[in-house]
Amino acid sequence: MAKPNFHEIEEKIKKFWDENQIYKTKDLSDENIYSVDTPPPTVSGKMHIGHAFSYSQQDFIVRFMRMFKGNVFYPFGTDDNGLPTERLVEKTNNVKSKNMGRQEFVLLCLETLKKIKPAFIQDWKDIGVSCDYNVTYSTIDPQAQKISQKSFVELYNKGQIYKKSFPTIWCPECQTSIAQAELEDKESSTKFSTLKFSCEGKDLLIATTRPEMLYSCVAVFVNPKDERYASIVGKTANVPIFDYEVPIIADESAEIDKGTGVLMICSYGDRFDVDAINRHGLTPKVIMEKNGTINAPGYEGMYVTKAREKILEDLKEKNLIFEQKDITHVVNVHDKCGTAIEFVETPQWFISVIDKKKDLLEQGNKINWYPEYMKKRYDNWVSGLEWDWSISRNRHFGIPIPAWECSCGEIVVAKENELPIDPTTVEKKCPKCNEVMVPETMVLDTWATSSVSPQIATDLVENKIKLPYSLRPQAHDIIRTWAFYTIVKSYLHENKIPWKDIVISGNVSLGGEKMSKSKGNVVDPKAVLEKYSADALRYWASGSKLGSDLDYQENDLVTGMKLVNKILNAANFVFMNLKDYDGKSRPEKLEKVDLIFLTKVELLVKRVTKAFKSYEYSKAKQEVDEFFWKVFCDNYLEIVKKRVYQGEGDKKLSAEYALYHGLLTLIKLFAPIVPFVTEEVYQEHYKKIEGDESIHLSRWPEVKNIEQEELDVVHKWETIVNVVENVRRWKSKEQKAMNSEINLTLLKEELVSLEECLEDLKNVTGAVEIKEGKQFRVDFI
RNA sequence: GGUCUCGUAGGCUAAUGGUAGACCCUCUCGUUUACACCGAGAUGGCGCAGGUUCGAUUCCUGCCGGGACCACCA
Repeated sequence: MAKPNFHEIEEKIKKFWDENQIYKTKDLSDENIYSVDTPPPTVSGKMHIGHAFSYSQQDFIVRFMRMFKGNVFYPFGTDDNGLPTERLVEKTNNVKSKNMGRQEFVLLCLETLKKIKPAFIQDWKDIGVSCDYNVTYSTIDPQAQKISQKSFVELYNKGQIYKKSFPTIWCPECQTSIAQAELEDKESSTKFSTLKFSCEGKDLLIATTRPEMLYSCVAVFVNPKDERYASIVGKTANVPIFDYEVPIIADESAEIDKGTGVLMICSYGDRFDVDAINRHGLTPKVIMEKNGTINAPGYEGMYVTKAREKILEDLKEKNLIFEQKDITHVVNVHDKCGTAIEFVETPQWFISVIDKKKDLLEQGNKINWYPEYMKKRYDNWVSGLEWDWSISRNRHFGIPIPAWECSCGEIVVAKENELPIDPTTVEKKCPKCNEVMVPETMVLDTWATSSVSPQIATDLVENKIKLPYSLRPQAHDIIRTWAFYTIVKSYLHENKIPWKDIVISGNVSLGGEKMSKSKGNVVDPKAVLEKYSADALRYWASGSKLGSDLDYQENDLVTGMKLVNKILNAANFVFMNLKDYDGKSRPEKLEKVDLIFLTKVELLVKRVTKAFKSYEYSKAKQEVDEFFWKVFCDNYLEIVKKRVYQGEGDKKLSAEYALYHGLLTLIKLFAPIVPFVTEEVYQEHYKKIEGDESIHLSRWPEVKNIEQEELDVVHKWETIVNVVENVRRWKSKEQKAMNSEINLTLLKEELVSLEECLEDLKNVTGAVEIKEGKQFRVDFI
C-alpha cells in the first residue's frame, strides 16, 4: 500500500462535512440537547497554537456528546469588538482611529473584518472543530449589538447600571477607561527619591517614585503607632517647590517600615490614593489630564514621564532631594498597549457587582467546574473585587451605549424596539425640560458584549435554546473576565446560571513556559498542520487533562501521525479479508478468542464512555489508544491472521464477525479525537452497510452489562498474551525471526486454560506442536 | 506577599495507600500475504525532610524548586 496522503484525505473529508452539513444542529426543540457556549475567538489575523489546543479539547467533548446524545447545539462566533480589533485595523490599514471620524473608522473596521474573517474561520474548520457554522455570530454585528444593548437597557431600567464621575483606571495611550481585569504587571526601573517636605521649619522626609504628582498632594499620612512622628500629627506639612500646606494625618494604612514611614496622598497616584481621599473626605486636587499630561504650575502640558524628569531636576537644583536610588518595581499597565495606567476622574458607566459578591459566589457554587479547583480562582476573584464593573470605553469602534443625557442631569436610555441604535444619529428631547439631550459617545466594553454570548447564540435560533447551556469551555486566564461577567449577566437578567458545566483548558507551553508572542516562543499551527495533520494535532491536544498546561513536543505529533497511519493500515488489513462480509452474519458459536476479544471491547466501551462523560477525554484517548495498539493490532490481529487467510467456514466467519464489529467500535471510540481518519475508514468500508451518513452522526457504542461468567473468560486473554510474549522474548533472545517455527512446551494449567484456543495459539506463535511439560520452553525446528 | 497548582525514567506524561504504565530518545535483534510513519526485546524513574499507617510515590506538615492568577507603585 502506498503511503497515505493525509492532506488529501483531510481535504476530502472536510469537503464532505461541509457539503453535507454534517454538523448542522438536528433538532433545536429537543429538551435534552447538549448546548455549548462556544468561545468566540478574537479575529486577530490567524489562529495560534493555544487556540488549536483548547478548541480541539472542547471539540472532543462535543463530538462525543453528538454521538452519545444524538443532538448538540454548537454555534460559532467571533469577537470583533474592542481594542484588539481596533489595533489590528489600525495596523492593517496604517491609520490612527484618533484622527478619523467615528463613522468612517467603524466602516473601515467592518470592511477589514469582512476581508480577513473567512480565512480566519477556515483555520477552525481545518483542525476539525465541528461547530454548526450556519449559526455564526460576530460580537459587532447588528444582531449582537441588539442583544448587548438590550442587556444594557434592561439592567439600567432595573437600577443595576449607573453613571458616575469617578477616578477611573485610565489608559493615557488609548485614552479610555479600562477595567480592573485589563491590568497587567510590568517590571520597570525608576528613581526612588526621598524628598524634603517640611514641618515647622524642620525637614520631613517622604519617599516617592512619582514626584510629578507633588502638586496634587492633599495630605500626608503617618502611622498612629509610629512614635517618630507622633508629635506632628494634626499639624501641616509644606509641599516642596509648590510651597503650600497639607494636613498630616494618622492613618493605619501608612506602614512604619516602608520608605521613611511617611506617605504622601496624591490625587490620584494610585488606587490607594483614591481610597484614602474618599475615606478622609479630602478634596482632591486633580492634575492629571486624560492624555497623560500634567497640569501643575511650571509643568503644564508635559507628559507624566517628562514631567517627572523635569521636576526631579528642579528638586535637585533646590536641594530638596535627600536621597535617591535606582530601583525596579512593578507597575500596572494596560494589557492591550503596555502603557502605565493613571487615575483620572471621568464620567463612566458601571454595573453594580460589589454589593452582590455573596450571590455571585453562590452562583459559582451551582456550576460544575472541571477541574474543580478552578472554582477557587473564581471565588478568589469575586471575594477580592474592589470596584464595580466599569463597562464604558472612550473608543470609536464598538457597540454604542444607547443613552442620552440632558444638561439638567436627566438620563434616557433607548427603548427595546429601537435597538440596535447609535444614539449619535437620533435626537431625543428631555422628558423633564424638553431640551435636546446629548447622545452618549462612549461604547461598551467588549466584555459587556461577550458576557451575553449565550443570549446572542440563543437569539440566532429564535430563542429555542434556553439557559442554562450545558457547557462553557474556556481557558483559565479569563475566568475573572469572561466566566465572571457571563455569570453576572445571567444572574442579573434571569437569576440563572449561564451553564451547568464549565470546563477549563490549560495553556500551551514550550520548555515549561507559557507560549506568548512577547516571549517569542510561539509555534504556528498552520505549519504543524502542513507537516503533520489535523488528526495528529488533535491527538497531541488530547494528551493533557483539563486545566493542565501541555508542553509542545514535536514527538507527540509524530506519534499522532503514526496512529493515523496505523488505523488506516489496520482497516486496510481487515477489509482486505472481508470483501464479501455483510456485517451481520455470525456463526452459531464464536471462537473462544473472538469472544474474549469482543468482550474486552465491551469493557473498553464502558471505561471510555465513563471517561468522556466526565470530560476526561485524555483518559478516554489513552484507553482506546492502548487497546488499539496492544490488544487489537499487536495481539488480536496477529492471532486471527492465519485463521482469516486460511480458515474456512465458521472459524473464518467468527473472525470476520469479530474484526468487523471490533474495528467499528474502535473507530467510533476514536472518532471524537481523530475525526478525519475515522471518517475515512467509515466512509470507505462501513457506510454502505451501517447506513449512517457520517461516523460522527452514528450512535455511540452501547454500554453493556457484562456478566460475571464473561468476565471470568476474559482473564484467559492475559494467559494467551503472556504465552505469546514469552515466546517472543525467547525468540528475541535467540535472535530468531518472529515467524520462525517452533515446538512449544507449556505448563499443565496453561494448557488446560487455553484448551479452546490452541489452534490460534499455534498460529500466532508459529508453533507446530504444543505439548505439556514441567516448564515453559521453546524449541526451534 | 496571598491564593491555586505542579514536581514521577534523558525529554514529555499516566495511574496508584501494597510489585509505577505509555510515548519519544538510546541499545540489541527481526520482518516483507495491514503497516519502516513496522515488529520484538532491553536499559532507565517517584524533589528533600518529618508525620499518620503494618506499609506512603499516593494522605498531612514543613522546606526547596517550577508555573498561573492576584496583591504590591510611600
